[in-house]
Amino acid sequence: MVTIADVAKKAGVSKGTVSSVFSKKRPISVEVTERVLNVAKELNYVPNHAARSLAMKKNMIIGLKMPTLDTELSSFDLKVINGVVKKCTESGYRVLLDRVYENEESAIFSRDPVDGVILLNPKEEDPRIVQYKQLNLPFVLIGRPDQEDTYTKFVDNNNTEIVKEVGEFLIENGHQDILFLNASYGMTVAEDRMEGLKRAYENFGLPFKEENVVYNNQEKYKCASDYGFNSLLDTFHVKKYTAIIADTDRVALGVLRAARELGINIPSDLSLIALSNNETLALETTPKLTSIELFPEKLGEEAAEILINVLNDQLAPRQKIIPAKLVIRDSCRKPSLTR
Amino acid sequence: MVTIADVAKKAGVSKGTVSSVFSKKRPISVEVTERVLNVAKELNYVPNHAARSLAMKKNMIIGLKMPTLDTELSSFDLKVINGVVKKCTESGYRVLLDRVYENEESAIFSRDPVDGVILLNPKEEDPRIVQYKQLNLPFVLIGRPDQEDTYTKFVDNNNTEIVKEVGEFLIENGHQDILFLNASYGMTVAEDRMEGLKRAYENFGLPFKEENVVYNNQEKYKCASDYGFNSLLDTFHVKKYTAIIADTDRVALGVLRAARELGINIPSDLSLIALSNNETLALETTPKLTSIELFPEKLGEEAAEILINVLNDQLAPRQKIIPAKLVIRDSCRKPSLTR
DNA sequence: AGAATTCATAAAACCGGTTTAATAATTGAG
DNA sequence: CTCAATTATTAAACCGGTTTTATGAATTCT
Repeated sequence: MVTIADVAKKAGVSKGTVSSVFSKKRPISVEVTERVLNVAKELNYVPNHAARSLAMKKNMIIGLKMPTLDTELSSFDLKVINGVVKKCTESGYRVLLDRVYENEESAIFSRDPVDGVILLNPKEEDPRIVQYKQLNLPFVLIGRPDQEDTYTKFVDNNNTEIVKEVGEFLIENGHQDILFLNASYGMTVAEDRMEGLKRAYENFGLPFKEENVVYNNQEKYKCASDYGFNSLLDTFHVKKYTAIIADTDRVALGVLRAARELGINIPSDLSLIALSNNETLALETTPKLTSIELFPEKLGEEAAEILINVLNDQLAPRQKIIPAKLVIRDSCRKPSLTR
Repeated sequence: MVTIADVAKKAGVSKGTVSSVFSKKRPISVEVTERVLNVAKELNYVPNHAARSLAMKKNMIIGLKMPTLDTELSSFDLKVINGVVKKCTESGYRVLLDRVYENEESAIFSRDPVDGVILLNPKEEDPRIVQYKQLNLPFVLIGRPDQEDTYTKFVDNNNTEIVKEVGEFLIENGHQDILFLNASYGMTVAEDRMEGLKRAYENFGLPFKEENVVYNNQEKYKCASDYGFNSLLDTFHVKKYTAIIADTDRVALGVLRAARELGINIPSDLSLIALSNNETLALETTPKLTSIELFPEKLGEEAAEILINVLNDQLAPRQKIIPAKLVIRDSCRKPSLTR
């Protein structure tokens, strides 16, 4: 491996001079600069990252902590990654992807070679958050922190508001028996969304029934589609819902599949709305899915931007809410037909 | 920041001793070990990654070079990532995710803090390969290298064989006018697959028509589905194909959409096979897609395993071929109906 | 018992950069 | 023309670990 000392020697200057030529942090005469650059090129010199990190106390890497290895990454996660990588690349940062097993002893053999961290899928009282606070490592959440935590910076969708909007949309169109296929129990996002639906009912002075909210069980259903499929199959003979809100498009696909099997027509017999994490999929189904567009890429970008600002001692907001968007397509009974 | 010197001082021992306590590379008495560990815990000491990397000349990080930032990551890519991360985590390595702009000056400001690299989506005469060879950095390809390159290690699907199998399957079922919606022109995978279809025709003594192979144009079609959709729409009035091989499930979804619009029945009027990159999707369509399962996660795992073996000076095969699998579902005319 | 060996630990050198303090060369002001 | 101020460069210190070499104490061998 060719080092800065090799370059310095061959160019007849000191290490410090070579360093300055590359970093441009102090003026070096044109002739010396040129000589050094030529030698460096000739020797195929590339600075050693570890040495530089050590000296500068900066890694120029940010960590992206994904959900556990047990569950598969969703296309929502994928787009978040996309956004993070994009923003980081622009700012000269690299991304270290990490996935942790759920019940892993958070055995830290060495501090991650990162300057800051972006955390996905926070749980209530997430132990990782405690850890990073203790380590004094800057971090940003995607999702929201615990209610009483007023310190942690985060980026999130307006989950409560958007589900409230969905609920009101359905209620306005004559639905009252709405089945909500929610995310897994205990996730902050599931709580927030449930709260949104509740508010929609309250806003119309209607009673909200908690038993109409179901939570995903990742152990029971190996893929999201089955969650939708089985949920409709199981409840169909017990109670007739007129509308279903599905946690993801995949779940909605499962509902569609079950509906076909049961001879239920969507949208005339049953309305369906997906909290989309994969917008393009909603266009491929028959009928096309009315859905909520979530902008996961934007989530990733904003989280990265906040973190990078923090790392550079620049001002950054404590939170950023990305508004979701209700896109009406063909899987809900049209208002015009109901009046 | 707490350093190893702080721990050493407080515990009344030397830096080297503390180092040995953690690395266990030389024997330390029980009492000293205990004292050091207690102090370390008390001070909240975590070793500095950069310093360790510098001293050991090992980063314990491998780089994953993704396709350009311009195009979106596919779920195929996602699963590859999954596989790589999984295997690396098991072996104590971390993954640095990198995406490069297509026409970027490969400006290397500093050597990546990685011990080796996994390269995705190689092109013919890929400049990145030249670069890594020159840098003398171990790397493994996912996809195949140029034909004359007998040095580069790689992991790949049996693209030629599997498309040959698909072609023969269709021909046996009475199809001769087969439209192949291939990947982008210039990718090794597109070449290999085309070759496979050609061999299928040759094997049956039938003439193979190159004009029946179409290549994706990422600039023209913003999403893969449109590639399938427009291709069927455009060719339908010109030439009647009896079967279509689609590059991905998304492309197949587009074909299905176009077929519905044109009133073409699948499979009775037109057979459809997808080279799947997202197996679960094939089950959600009506009819369920006959498809090729590709095991991208396995691809990632194997690539990581080879690379890690190389990094540890262990034997590793130069290539590993992951056989794909033809899964027959409902989107092809059944043999029984054709005879 | 005295020399040889083993063992636990300390001290110092090293990894490859950056940065600070010191020095030599150049310019400017009086 | 001299002395101070500025500029370009070097030498040395430093970042926080690991590893090699040295050292003193304990153990084993004749």
